[in-house]
Amino acid sequence: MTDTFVSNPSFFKLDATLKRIRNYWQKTFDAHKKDITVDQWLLIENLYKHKKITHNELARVTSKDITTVSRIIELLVKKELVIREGSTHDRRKVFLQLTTKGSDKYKDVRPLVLEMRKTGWAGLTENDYAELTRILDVIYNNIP
Amino acid sequence: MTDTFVSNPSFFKLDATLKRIRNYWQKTFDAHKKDITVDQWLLIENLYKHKKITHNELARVTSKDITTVSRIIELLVKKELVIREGSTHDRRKVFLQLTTKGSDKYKDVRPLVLEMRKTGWAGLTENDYAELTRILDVIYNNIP
DNA sequence: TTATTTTAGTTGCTAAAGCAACTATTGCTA
DNA sequence: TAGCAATAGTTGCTTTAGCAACTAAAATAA
Repeated sequence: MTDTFVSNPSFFKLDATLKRIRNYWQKTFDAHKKDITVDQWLLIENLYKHKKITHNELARVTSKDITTVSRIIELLVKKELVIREGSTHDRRKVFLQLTTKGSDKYKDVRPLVLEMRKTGWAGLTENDYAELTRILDVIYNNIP
Repeated sequence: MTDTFVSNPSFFKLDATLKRIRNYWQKTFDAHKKDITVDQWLLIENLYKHKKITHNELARVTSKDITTVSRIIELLVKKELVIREGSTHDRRKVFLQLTTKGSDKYKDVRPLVLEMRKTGWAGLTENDYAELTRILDVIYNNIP
């Protein structure tokens, strides 16, 4: 691998792309008055998928810090989209679940998300997707 | 493009990879007591490259919000790594430059950064790099 | 020239990231 | 069983992201 290669700012490009996507998603949510942030959406999506899950597990599946999850959940509870329910077997644990309002929010926002994903991937093939996935996985696993 | 494809959480993978890289960089900076954050490094790198540049231009080349740049620069000025110098021709503009201490910081940290880039790219080829760049560029330009 | 618009930058606000320190449990071990 | 370690979660703190509102200066239009 050449020096030029190593000095290329790939990290920067990842960051720029992600910020652009994030910005687009947020602006779309706002334009449609979904009253939700991108990361709040990510948690809702995973709560819908996993039904009942603890802060810790939610942090793991979303690649978020548990403190961050704790605070986002706090906001979602205030919005009445999520309920916390203490475990009886292990009183340290708190199970999280979408409320009916939370499930409705998921179903309401999901079509927008699918549209935006389609937009982002326009002009790319399934092979491109596989390549991106492969490369990112290698990088991810290279990090100690 | 299939539905399965569109519903794949590519955004999430980008985010997870970037967070992992960022985390690794920060921990490495901390372990070597560089007293700097990843984004502060990014600004220093660009100030070294561009010599003399305004907040606005720096925001553009780093894909950062100008308010974010303004605040990071504030921290760098406090650390005496950067000086602000008002333009005489256009008194709205403020030129930014690394101090000697700032240049020294750049030279001090740069080898670490090169090492980390090498680590991240281990096992990948120049073609992989080109592919990643191509795909990210397409996505970037797909976003309205 | 005066009035309006555009540009450069800062400040206030909310949200998210992540470390450190803390409480409260539970599990382990001597 | 008592003591200690590990686990789950929250709170405090600093940093970054980005929108809105603001000041100040420059550019453009009337």
